[in-house]
Amino acid sequence: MDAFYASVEWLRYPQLRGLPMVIGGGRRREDELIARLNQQRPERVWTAADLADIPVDFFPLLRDYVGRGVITTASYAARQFGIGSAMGLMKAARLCPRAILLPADFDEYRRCSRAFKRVILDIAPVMEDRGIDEVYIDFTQVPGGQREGGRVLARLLQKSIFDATGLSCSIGVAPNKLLAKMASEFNKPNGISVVHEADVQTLIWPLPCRKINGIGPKTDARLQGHGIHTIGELAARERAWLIAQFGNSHGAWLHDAAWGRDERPVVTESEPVSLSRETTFERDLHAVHDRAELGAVFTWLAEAVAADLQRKGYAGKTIGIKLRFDDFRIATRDQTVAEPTQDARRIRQVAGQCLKRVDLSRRLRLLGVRVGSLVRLDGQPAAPDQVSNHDLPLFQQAPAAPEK
DNA sequence: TCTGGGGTCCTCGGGCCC
DNA sequence: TCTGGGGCCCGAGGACCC
Repeated sequence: MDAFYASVEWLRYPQLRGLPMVIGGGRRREDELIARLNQQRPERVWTAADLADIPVDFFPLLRDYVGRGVITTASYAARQFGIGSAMGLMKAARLCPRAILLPADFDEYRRCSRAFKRVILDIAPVMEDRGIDEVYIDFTQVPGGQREGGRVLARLLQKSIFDATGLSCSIGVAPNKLLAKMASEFNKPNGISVVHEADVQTLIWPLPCRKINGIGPKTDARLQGHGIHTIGELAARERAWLIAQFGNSHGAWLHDAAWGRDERPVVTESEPVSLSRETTFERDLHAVHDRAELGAVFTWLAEAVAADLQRKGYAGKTIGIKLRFDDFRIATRDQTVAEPTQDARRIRQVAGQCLKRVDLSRRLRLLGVRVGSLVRLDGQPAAPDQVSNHDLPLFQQAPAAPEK
């Protein structure tokens, strides 16, 4: 199989290309940005078509941001300063105060995401949806897919995606998904990179282990502890030694990945395993002292999950909760009921029983409700756009706390 | 000065049954 | 009667991803 990995780049404002920029610190709709622009820069009438004309000095700076929040994503220029996803905004502001801060508009991202995937499906129908901004493509059967080792098709995809969405995209071409994803990193943004099997030693082995999709901070730290820093050093270890250190499955996978071996197919259809809603409170709440507030949020979460289930046509048997305490420890509890449900009151009731099994002496930072072991309900087929696991309303707000 | 929301998959331990 | 599997399910937690 030959695979493409394609991911779009969220640069909606070409005038910011090359500048340090982060997205995060709350939500705002793009049309609100335009409304503010019309207020502050009345020399012309601004519309959504004028994004590229917005003066750079109109955008807020990271150094002026006050409050909680994390970075959703950062431009490559911002990453040069050590800024990355999930970093606290205050910390990022110290690293690069002059970085531009854009609020996230997830409705807009989802709209672009659908357009991006529609374009690809029209050209290369064997596509695996991997998130809001990335896909894998098996282009073995696409007519002309092999021309110039895939570059011709990759260029066609880039142009079609740009015409439909205004977004650039980076594409990696390789014999499998693992290598295609790594290849796409070589030439960002808006690049095309081809990695052949024979290139693994020269192109892949010098990279740090962390570049392998699936090696996170924990595994990387363990590898470093063994003196393994690069993929080449990982590949040099005996398979049996890796299995002894990391277990049968993980150890064998590490060895295969280091040698660029990956047999996973491009999966075009998948059913969700679970649906959940969670929210972080503005301030940490105590189960006894903030009982009313907590109860209201808990009910809202159950209702939100139930609404998601109903909208997508699923019901689930395993109902669970997730808590994050003020010290960032996480606790989960779940309970499986006899019949799948999508009823908010039933979910709230079982989730409440789960909550009773947790020691609640510490303050809570986050509360979540999850429904798993999903079954599809007959007669309620979900629309294709709604089936995707990644097409959830990501940052919907919890209700305001009730007045005391 | 902090650290979001929504997913997947894996491992491990305990209970239950054969 | 006791002990020791193995298979399966459930629940908790961890790692990782976008």
